[in-house]
Amino acid sequence: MPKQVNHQERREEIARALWRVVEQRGVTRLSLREVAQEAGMSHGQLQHYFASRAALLCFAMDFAAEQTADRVDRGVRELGDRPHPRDVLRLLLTEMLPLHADARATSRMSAAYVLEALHDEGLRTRARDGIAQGRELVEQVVRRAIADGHLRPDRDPVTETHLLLALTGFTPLLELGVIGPADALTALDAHLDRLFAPSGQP
Amino acid sequence: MPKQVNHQERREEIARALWRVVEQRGVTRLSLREVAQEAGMSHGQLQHYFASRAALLCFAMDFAAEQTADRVDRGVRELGDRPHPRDVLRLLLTEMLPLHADARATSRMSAAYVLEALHDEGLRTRARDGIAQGRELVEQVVRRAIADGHLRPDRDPVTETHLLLALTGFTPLLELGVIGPADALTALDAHLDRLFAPSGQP
DNA sequence: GTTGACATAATACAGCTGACCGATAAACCT
DNA sequence: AGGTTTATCGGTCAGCTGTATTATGTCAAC
Repeated sequence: MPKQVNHQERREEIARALWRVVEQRGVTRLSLREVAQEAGMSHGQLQHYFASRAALLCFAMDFAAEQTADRVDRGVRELGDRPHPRDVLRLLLTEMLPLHADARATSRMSAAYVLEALHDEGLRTRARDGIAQGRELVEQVVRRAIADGHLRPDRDPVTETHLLLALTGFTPLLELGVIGPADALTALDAHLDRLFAPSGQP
Repeated sequence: MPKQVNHQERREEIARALWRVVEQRGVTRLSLREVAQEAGMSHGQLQHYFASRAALLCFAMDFAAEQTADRVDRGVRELGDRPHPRDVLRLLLTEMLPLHADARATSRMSAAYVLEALHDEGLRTRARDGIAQGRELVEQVVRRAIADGHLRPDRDPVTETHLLLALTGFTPLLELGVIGPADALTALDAHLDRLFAPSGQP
């Protein structure tokens, strides 16, 4: 064969090409041939690395989630040893919203994936488990914040977690330009301010 | 000619069939032939009422927005003469979230539409204008609530409007079953409680 | 009863889709 | 050296897509 190639690397390269197709040309244009062209390889070569379209989609989605988690981890590390939970939550949400190129790519990918997952049992459980895991992580941060006295103890950690996750609802507003990034950040900060406000002063 | 047929009615019937396809079979299955089959008519007949796929999509989306607005109007009327703004906002959001069959159909339709609109200039401005109009309506309710003393005057109406709209972010969580309808309503009420809380008691 | 607008149907068409196959060549392992 | 594995490519296939065209049916008005 030609040079022994790193399969994982090649697959990630293809996944990135897929993201680019989804971001720049749209979900409707997502086909093996388009992805292959974007990745600069032949249709047949792509099929050598992914047996089916579904397999490619799954990998691209898992990779997107992984990359997002990495971005968050990197950001958290920059926050120092004992980061304030407010900063952690803010980071989590800003990395999930389409506020910069990387986040936008993975965000659109996720949206397309969810829409497909609604009618595919396999994708559905996969997507649900992934999001549920993220939900759990946020709830853990919230509970910890309560335990550490950063949040009023009468806050329900589950409800607060859900409200935080709901803020990803800015996504379509941002994508369509109904609101700008500054608006989203202002609103996000307002919510966090209120969440972390000491009792007696809303 | 044969029986004079009501064009508008027929088109709405087709649009409903399209919703059903999107809801039950998924966006990827959305084709003229599938819609025609779902509507119980021939492929050619459907083309008699919609010159192109794009025209059908636009109509189905406009009709969905219109139906949602109608549901909200009907609900507001049930709230009596001078409804509390909290109830109005709650109604608005519960009708936008996929909490019952009608809302779920239009919700999925909207999601698919937004995803397509990102890469089609025509659809894009159409979608943005529609959402911006809804945003304006919510802001008006918020401003009115402040003027009437239901909301603390130091609330920024724009930020509060954005935070309310962001609550549509529950949609994917509900659709995938990560959270249940009760969770969404609990969180929604918690947010409204906090929004309408008098100053000095968060 | 002929005309003509409208409703419905059937089919053709060019394009793209994903899955699949075979050929070729390069690199590895005995 | 010879056999095996891996990589890449090109092409075929049936199926579906949106669009376009044509044919047939239907009924009101003249």
